[in-house]
Amino acid sequence: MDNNFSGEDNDNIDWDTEDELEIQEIPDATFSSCTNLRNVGHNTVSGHGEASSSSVPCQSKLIQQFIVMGFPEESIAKAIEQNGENEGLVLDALLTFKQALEDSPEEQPSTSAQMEPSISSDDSSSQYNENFLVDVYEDDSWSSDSDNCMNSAKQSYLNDDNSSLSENENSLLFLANMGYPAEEASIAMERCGPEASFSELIDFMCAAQMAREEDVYLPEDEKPKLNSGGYKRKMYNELRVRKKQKAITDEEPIHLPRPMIGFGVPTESLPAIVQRTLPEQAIGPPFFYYENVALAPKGVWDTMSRFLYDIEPEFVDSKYFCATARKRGYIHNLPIEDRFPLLPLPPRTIHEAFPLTKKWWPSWDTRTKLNCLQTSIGSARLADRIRKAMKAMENFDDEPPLMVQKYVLDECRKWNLLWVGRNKVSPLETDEFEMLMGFPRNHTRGGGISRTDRYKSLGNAFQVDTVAYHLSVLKDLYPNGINVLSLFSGIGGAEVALYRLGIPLNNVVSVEIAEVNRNILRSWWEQTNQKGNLIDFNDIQQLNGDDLEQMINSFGGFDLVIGGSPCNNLTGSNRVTRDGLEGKDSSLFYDYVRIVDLVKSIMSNRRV
DNA sequence: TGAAACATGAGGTCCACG
DNA sequence: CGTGGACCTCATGTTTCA
Repeated sequence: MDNNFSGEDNDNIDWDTEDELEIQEIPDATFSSCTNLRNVGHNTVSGHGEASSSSVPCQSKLIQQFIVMGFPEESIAKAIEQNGENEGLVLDALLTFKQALEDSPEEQPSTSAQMEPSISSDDSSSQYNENFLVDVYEDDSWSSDSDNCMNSAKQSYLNDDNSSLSENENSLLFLANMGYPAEEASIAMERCGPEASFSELIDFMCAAQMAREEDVYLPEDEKPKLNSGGYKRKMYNELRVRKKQKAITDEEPIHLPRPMIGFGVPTESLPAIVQRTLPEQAIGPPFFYYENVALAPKGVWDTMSRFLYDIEPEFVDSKYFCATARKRGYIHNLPIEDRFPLLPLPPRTIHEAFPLTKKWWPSWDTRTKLNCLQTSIGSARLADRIRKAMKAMENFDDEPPLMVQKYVLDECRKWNLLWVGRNKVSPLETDEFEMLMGFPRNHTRGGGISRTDRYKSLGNAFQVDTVAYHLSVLKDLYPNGINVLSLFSGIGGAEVALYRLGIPLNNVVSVEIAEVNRNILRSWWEQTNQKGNLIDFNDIQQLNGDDLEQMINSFGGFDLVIGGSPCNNLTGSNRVTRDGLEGKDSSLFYDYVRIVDLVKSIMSNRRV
């Protein structure tokens, strides 16, 4: 063990000496942009006299700053060599070097261990009724095959040049590809007219088909049929993309509003839009409510709006509802008059939410709200680096140097760290996530879910107070309760919001791919003694018109279709597969559209 | 082997400034 | 009106650990 460390030390020493020489030989041009550094340097070491000397070269000044802070000169040289003149990076590197040295077996950092114990390892207290574990969930390992199939289908379609075909021929071709007899398709086109939309044609054929063979439902078989269903669906989607894109080319792109309050929030006395006119196609039933990240790549919200009946998205930052920011866009056809917030109002600042942190909060950390809660948290090692940086700066009169302040504050913002002790920051605990997101305490706890998965599920959830505010208009409309189709349910943000609003949940059909999340929702459903029925599906891609029709027939239709599709190919946090709406997961948006379309058409056919 | 911990950066928006 | 910097983000892939 010790040999390894000593080996590394030797390496360090060698590099340091070389680096030192190199640094001294670096021409001034390398550090030509000195003005910024000079300003910072002046502020930083003003109490020590040296900074006023304008003859000191830039890099030396930078080194001097760090020497004043107590870092060894060799390490400073190495850090500058590796990171250039960026002070933040240099400081981070220095702290990392220091930590690497101190992590040797002799000295175990004692404080870093304090983060764990607050989570009790005793999860056995919860006694869950396992009756709900009906074996309806199947192994979904085949789904990647399905994806591949759809992707290649899409690719081949995109590669094909269908521009020579007329609109009618195109429609006919793809209706045929979707499995409709050419004869029926052509009749539908004749009857509905040349301007008929694709969904209208399908509606017509569905109605005709239902009229003919009311009692015949195709048996639900396994993989092959599902795969071909995905194939057809994708074709359908692609065609719609083309049709819709053609129609709208010169419209204004969607901009994010400032302040991000949508059509109004309860807590700000800011001008709110109190009325809006929905496009006729958009008007329910059913009501629908769609959510995703506001800061998606360019054009994504334009596309989503086009697919959801050209409704203008409502962009809202949850910082107007609670102590954490969450910038999201919502496309919905709900009324926007007479909304009301959930009571009690949640804490709206960090200090209100975490009173104990006030004592340790430095005056120069000016945060009053947390940033967006993500699916993972800052590391213990980072918290340790910050503690050491702060401790090292204690000899400064009142506040650490601006450079250190900036480093610490940047990391605190990035990882949503709280001050929980002297010089001590900590990431949020899981129950704090729950509280900030508006869920009951222990909502995600127990039942076999890991801590990592709890953070992930909570990071992907609705902010309940925000969504509840938008849904509050349903309370007067459905005094006897509602039927909800909840897509991408996650841990049940929509259900919790409706429940907390006091809207009875008669029938909830929940579609959620992750078993841990389905279990969480099922547990909540049982623990809150819901009177209604909770039916769950695991894969939205398997949910077809027959399923929906059966459910609609059995309880009379859905009042609300609600859900937020995966954002992981849209969010800026993703540096690997930020592929936009065509990304592997985020393309499930089109399934949301498909389901809304289907519910809409099935329900309108029933009314006729 | 699975869970936990860790390291990793681009893309967009906003705003001050020249 | 362009530019540069500050700021923010429902994450992913790899390594470490138990």
